[in-house]
Amino acid sequence: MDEFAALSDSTRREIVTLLAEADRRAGDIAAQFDVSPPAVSQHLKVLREARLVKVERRGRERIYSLDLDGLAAMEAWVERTRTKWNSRLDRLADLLEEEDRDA
Amino acid sequence: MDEFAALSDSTRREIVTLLAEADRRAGDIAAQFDVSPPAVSQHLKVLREARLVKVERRGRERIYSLDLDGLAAMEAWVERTRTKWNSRLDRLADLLEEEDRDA
DNA sequence: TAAATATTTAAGCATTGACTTAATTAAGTT
DNA sequence: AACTTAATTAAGTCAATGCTTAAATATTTA
Repeated sequence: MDEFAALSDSTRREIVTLLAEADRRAGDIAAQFDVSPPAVSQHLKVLREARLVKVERRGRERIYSLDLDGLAAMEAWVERTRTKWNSRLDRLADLLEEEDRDA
Repeated sequence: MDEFAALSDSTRREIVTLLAEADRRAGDIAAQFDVSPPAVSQHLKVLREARLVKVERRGRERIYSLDLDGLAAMEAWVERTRTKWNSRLDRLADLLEEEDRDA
């Protein structure tokens, strides 16, 4: 599952939002949601694989934190899309200017 | 389906990429993919509902173009996430500075 | 070492999502 | 009016996703 698919689920987006505020233990994350701890654990796995979060073992606990790699990949796609779009608008502006001169 | 879910599918991302280059007729979009025209039409519907694309009727054709609203919504989420994260880093920097002074 | 705690993995089920072909709608064309 | 073209909607199939409970793994505490 890529970053986009990983963030298509609102629970996973909320997890990312939580981790943007502070690192948290798996159990503390799970406590924030109505679904069961295994469900949250599965969400965390998806986010890990999409490189949106990182884990660090600490004794029997696992501390989750944000990993900006996946987020950056998504941002890059949006940016590329926007750039293409903008250069289209620029070309359009050029054309209109030419027409003005010709008129 | 929200913008994130709409872009979780790679075919739909490619459609958005195509439309960033130029507006296109539904049929021309469909011709770019291996799947059937109805499949593409369904994708276009999802993108419309997520306000990632717009349609305009022209005779029996439909001209699709990019709609930046959905894209902006997604960008805003990423931005908010990043901002939270950065302010955490700032607070951390402040703490380390304080420690330096105390040391 | 046995019990408790933190978390994940396994297995199964219900729902959703992407696809197909067939049917429909709407607008040009002959 | 009948035919063709462009595109969508309908109906059904199959795989993927998200959830649940039960079982397993690993670590700390009594």
